[in-house]
Amino acid sequence: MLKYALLGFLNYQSHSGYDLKQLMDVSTSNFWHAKQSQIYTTLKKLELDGLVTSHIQPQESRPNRRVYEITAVGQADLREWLAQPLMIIEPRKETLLLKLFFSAQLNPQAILTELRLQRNLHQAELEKYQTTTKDVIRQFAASTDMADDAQLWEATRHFGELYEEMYVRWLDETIEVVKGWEA
Amino acid sequence: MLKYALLGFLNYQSHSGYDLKQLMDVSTSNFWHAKQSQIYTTLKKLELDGLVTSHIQPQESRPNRRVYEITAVGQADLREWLAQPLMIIEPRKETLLLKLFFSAQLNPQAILTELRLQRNLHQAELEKYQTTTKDVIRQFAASTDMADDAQLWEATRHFGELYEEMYVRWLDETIEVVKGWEA
DNA sequence: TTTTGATATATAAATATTTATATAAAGGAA
DNA sequence: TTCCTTTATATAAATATTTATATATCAAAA
Repeated sequence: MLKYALLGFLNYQSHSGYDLKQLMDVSTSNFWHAKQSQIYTTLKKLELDGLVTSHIQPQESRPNRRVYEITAVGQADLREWLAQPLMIIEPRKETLLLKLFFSAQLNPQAILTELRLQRNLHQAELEKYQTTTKDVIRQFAASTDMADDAQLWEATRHFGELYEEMYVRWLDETIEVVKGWEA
Repeated sequence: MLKYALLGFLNYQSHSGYDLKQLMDVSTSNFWHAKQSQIYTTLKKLELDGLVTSHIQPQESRPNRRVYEITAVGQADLREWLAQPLMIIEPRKETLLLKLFFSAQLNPQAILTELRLQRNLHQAELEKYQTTTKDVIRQFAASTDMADDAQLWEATRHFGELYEEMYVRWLDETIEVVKGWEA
């Protein structure tokens, strides 16, 4: 699936592997992330498959960049993927819930420590969506003529905000449940 | 991480690979799932590492079962994992958001079709949490003396319910945004 | 002056996960 | 009687992802 994230960005304009890593970190990392090594190896595979081409771009005071460009085949592949509606709910993996599910044998204090720690993390994440992330998208929207794109990016940001709101609320409720055990 | 899901179940009682697959499908699949092949290979690896042992249980009218039992080493490993608080927010992967992020070039009708399809799926999933899943946990809680365990299982179910509520609300809002483009 | 951080690419090795296939027997449905 | 479903385990092959390491340069900070 990283394949389509990379093709999606390259469909706007050409980028190096380094660019793509930065872009993902500030935009899609909310719902799709990748390590540097995976991005580089996936780009290589996409080139082998003819979905992108690359050329070396020399630089003076920096290491040379390998810049990737999407091909017509790559564009067709991306369009086909986008046009095919997703027919299933993608299964999630939530380590915290897995731990909690088996935590009854733990002492309640240990559970509370973990839940409160997570509450702080998710509260901070929520505020990030409401401030930094929101500003980044506002700036993009104002500086480009991509109004529709910006509205969809805002929709994905809003998902992050609602998700973290829900997460904090659930943590608060769950903390109360475990606190009840001490009485 | 599947390792700890398996150890967690085996810590309650011994099970075959087949049992564990069934158990996960009706309980943790909400936040942790695995294919049959991964469960069997992971059990094999856990046995090699001395965290579980296994023996063949002959059956008359069914194929023999290989039943796994957790060892003292396995219990210690599980306890240590549970006791170590999770210090990060685990990154999510949401294919629908990835598609949506790059979907501005698609025609709005195609986007709406996908969002409405997902809305139906998530609405059905929400109702499942509110009925079937809730009943399953209620029965477990009533039939066993594991009141604390059942409360934590209920907490993970409730997460699923809140999550799907949030998801449906977000889909409704996003559908309205895209509908606005047609005017 | 030495170290740190940012820019940049690349690959090896390990781990995790999915997809596909094979085998086998019982019981019920068509 | 033939087909389908459930019970049960196992492994090969492919794909996806993470962890770790190597290399190189410039600029700014300590």
